Amino acid sequence: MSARDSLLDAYQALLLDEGERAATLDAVAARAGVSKGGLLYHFRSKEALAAGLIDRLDELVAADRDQMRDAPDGPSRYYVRNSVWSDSPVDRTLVAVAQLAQESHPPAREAIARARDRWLLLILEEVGDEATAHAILLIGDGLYFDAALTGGFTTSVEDAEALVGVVDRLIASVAAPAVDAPVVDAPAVDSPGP
Amino acid sequence: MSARDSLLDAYQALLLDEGERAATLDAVAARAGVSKGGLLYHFRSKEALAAGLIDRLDELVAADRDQMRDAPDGPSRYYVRNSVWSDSPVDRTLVAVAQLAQESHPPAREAIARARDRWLLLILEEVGDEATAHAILLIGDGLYFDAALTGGFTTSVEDAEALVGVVDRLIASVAAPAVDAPVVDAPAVDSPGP
DNA sequence: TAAACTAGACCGTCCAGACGGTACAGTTCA
DNA sequence: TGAACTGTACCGTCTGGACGGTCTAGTTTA
Repeated sequence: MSARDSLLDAYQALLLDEGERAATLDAVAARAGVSKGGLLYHFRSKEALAAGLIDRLDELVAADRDQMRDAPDGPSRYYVRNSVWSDSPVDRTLVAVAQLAQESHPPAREAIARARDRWLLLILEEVGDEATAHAILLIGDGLYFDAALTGGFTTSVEDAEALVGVVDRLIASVAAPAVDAPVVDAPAVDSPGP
Repeated sequence: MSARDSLLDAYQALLLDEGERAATLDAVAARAGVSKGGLLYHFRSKEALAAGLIDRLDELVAADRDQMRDAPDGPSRYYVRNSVWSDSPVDRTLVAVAQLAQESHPPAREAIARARDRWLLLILEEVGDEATAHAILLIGDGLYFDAALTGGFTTSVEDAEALVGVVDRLIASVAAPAVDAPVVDAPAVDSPGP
């Protein structure tokens, strides 16, 4: 792996494990097994390091968005299932950038906002109702919040599937709002990808 | 107001407005209109300042829990409505402590976990279904996440009411689930001890 | 051999916390 | 009653350490 990538990984890991304050240049360099001078060769400043991480997030989110769009059981279910902490590259980078955003870092905040906008759009396309789409987006946000606070793994895979079930009911109730309204068939749910 | 309280207010405000890093002892003292020595008279260390804020959170959450329990339209609706940013004392303290929790601050993390446990219990009592209760809790988490990242006011009061509507549908669909699954009685959940 | 990369000493700044004061409102007691 | 004393509340300065960033001297690779 390139030194640049290991530096980004190290920065990310420090943000996740110990927070923004602990992610000093010295600590990042040490964790990446590089000298401080080496770090500063690749990233001229701490700000450049942050920008590098944000670029990585944009790339990962763009790729994920394509997957989400083409998900067999629809974007919403894909989104909720993938918002639980699974230590995937997107997860790690997203939560790391969220840590940055907490410290009033405008570019980080904008990157998170961009990602959320993309997700919301796809969810809204699927469910057709704004409030419902918002609620689903918030469930995902909540899962990320959890991961950011606790370091992840608060919500198990089974919990995730139960949540997907709740989303099913939520989507069904858009079409059939009243309690005693005719029940619409729940959409066929294929088993998700690997 | 006591100097102690203004110091806690100042600390909180700095955490909210500029993040943990900006909340230095000097900055807190200056914002409270007190000298650094004065601050350290009331709080012997930065850690003691954090502990003071966490105590405040515990008190505010305990009071809010009582209100939530007695809410006319039920705990869940109360919870979602009050999770949108309204700049209330609980909101401010909760999000401030969440900022602290991001920096791997165990007592802050525990305080947030305590609050969430209390809320989840009340919601579960009302809706009777674990996954549904979890989803409602996460919607609230998502709203706080939003507030923590953006500084609040992303979600309007009308949005909040729309979300309450979604929660209505969610709760209704527990009693009358989609498809033809057998309806299981919601487990009777006794109110817990103090 | 030139460019890409690494190393680590060094500098100025900022921060948490320690410390030695000041002011003043009681309380004690001669 | 008034001088001595005590406790609370606050102030301003100082220091040691950590941090971001610079600089220069070296090493590897193409």
